[in-house]
Amino acid sequence: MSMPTIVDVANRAGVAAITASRVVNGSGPVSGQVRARVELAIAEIGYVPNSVARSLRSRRTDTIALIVTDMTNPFFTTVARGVEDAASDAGMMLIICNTDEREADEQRYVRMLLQRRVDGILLVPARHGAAAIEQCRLHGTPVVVVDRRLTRRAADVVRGDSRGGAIELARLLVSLGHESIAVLSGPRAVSTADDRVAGFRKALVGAGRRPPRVYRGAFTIESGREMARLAASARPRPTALFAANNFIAIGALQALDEMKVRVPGDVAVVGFDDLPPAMVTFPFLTVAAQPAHEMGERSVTMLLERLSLGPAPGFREVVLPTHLVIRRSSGDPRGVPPPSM
Amino acid sequence: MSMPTIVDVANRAGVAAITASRVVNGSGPVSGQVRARVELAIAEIGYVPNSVARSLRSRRTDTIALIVTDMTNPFFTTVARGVEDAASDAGMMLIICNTDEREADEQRYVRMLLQRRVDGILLVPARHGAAAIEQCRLHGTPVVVVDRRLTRRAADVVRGDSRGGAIELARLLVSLGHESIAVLSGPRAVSTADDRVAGFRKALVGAGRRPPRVYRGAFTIESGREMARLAASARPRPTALFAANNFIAIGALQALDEMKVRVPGDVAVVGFDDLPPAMVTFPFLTVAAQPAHEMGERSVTMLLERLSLGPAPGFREVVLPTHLVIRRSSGDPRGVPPPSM
DNA sequence: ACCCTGCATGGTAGCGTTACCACCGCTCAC
DNA sequence: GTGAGCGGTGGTAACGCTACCATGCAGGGT
Repeated sequence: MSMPTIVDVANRAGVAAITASRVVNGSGPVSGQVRARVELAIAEIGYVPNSVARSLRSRRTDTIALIVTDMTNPFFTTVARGVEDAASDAGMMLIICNTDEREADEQRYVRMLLQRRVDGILLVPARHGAAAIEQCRLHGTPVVVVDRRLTRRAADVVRGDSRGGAIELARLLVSLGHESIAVLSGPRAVSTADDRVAGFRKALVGAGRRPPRVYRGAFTIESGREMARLAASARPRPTALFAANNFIAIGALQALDEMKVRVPGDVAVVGFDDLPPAMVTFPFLTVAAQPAHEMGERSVTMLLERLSLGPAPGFREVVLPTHLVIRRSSGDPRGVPPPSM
Repeated sequence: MSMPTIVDVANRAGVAAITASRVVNGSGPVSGQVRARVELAIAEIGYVPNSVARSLRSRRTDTIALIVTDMTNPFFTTVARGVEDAASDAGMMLIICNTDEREADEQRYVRMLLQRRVDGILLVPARHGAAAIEQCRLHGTPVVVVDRRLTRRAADVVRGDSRGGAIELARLLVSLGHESIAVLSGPRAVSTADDRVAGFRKALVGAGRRPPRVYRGAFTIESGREMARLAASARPRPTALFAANNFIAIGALQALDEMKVRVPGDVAVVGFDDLPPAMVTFPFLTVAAQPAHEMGERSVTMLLERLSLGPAPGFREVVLPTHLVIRRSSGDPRGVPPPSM
């Protein structure tokens, strides 16, 4: 009555367990006759292979994990969707974990995942991720860091071109004639925040403009509101704002609305990371959009390569280009030269 | 050099494997002295328990799965987040699968999950889900159906009160004086679509209004656009639209905008399922919001109860109330009596 | 003295699968 | 004719862990 095993299948088909195993997995030569008998037996007793036992023996779980800071952030949702699509194509299942930017949770999850012997881990590190990556290294489990850069080259990385996207946005604002610009940025020591600020400043200064005033906060709506309130209260008021991610942009727009500051009439706003069309009623915000779905897919590709390559000679880094999406929040683009280069 | 096992720990601590196991799992009485020796040994050799072997022996994987139609839909994202939070609290990990509303993928995923011996499955069925649920029943793996009702009582269910929410929206529109109303609905045979249409119609008719014109489509933006175009072209044009989910509402608003039909000036619009505040720049749409995060948490609770209860006497159903969020899209609420009741 | 209970510990036997090696018989090259 | 090669099959031994049962010994009730 209890769950049938491969031995039950083998007995019923009159063959050895290993032969039945070969039929189930297509892992060896089996004659057509025997194959048919085994398949019949499988159907008759309703055999469902036990991956747990298989994994114990074969040392592969065909499972990968994705650790993100918050899966309700639409950017990470889309990354996760790309990961799931690619994993599914490769016959792998996906475990998802949320750290809420807490390193303690990050390490707790890594520990659990290593116990489960996942084949590999995709990590969006809460901060530098060093401890988590080191745990995985000790254990021999490959890691691909997603979305964020590492200070030390300790793992493969797949991320967007934060610097390049920020440069494009800066050039757009310059071409629109803005002189006084503020940046609403994310936490220090998170590479995406740092790179966006650095690229933006460099492009402004390179175009002969004054460096921007930079506000530092978190990648949250609330922080976006606060920074926007500060920026919009400064005198003289900046004529343009650059929000370093989607949540900051949303918070900024909300705060400006409450302050009766019109966008783009009084202040132009540009952001980083698009909101998926499925989630926004009226596209409004000009952004440097990252290819989130592709980022997920590429992360899996890289992880799978690492799995077949073995511990490997040096780490690789893939940087995906952003692309500029010009909408109304940046102001009227009539007569504006194409921003790319 | 290869990965240390519990036997290595036991040898180093001078105890039997089973004793070391008891220390690791806190699963039996162990003296303070022995515990200390074992813990020291664990730290010294860097032992990481192997959950795969543990699962093979104990027949529990401490893993559950969530099968959704699309994790990029913000409603399901939020449900998933609730699931992950509750699972994490219970020490369980979460596998996520996307079916894109395809039953074939649903069954494929269920098969893979049963092979992996997940402890339980949370299923948002693509349609009626009968085949998937039957597979799980045969295998003895508990299932909780999330968000959608079943025609046959074949599993536990956690869902929102689609009917009640639709009734509230209908009463709101009636109280605002609307006479001619159209419904932009989802696919037939999906309970959420059916219940919303039925509840809405019943409430309208009960208030002495004409029954609404009902358009049937899919739960997608594109379908929302098409249905809205049709509805807004009808003569006389309805004065209010009810969109049966968030994507339909977004599509409808986009189409109306393109047709230069003003909302709420020319047409009032109400929807089902809120967009998380994190994803919308300016809250605009009046909706019956479902407690998506709580729905995820309750699903896990119910699954865990089912796990401890065993195969169980009859199935349970939890219906979570919606709540009305009145914003600008439904028109000026001044002088409008409170919509509840 | 006796047994009973309860704590602390250990031995053994799997859980269900596949890696590894072995074997048989057949064909084919030389 | 002999040996190499290969398709087809099986036996055995793990993989790392814990369920189950057994053991030894202390304390306390009768």
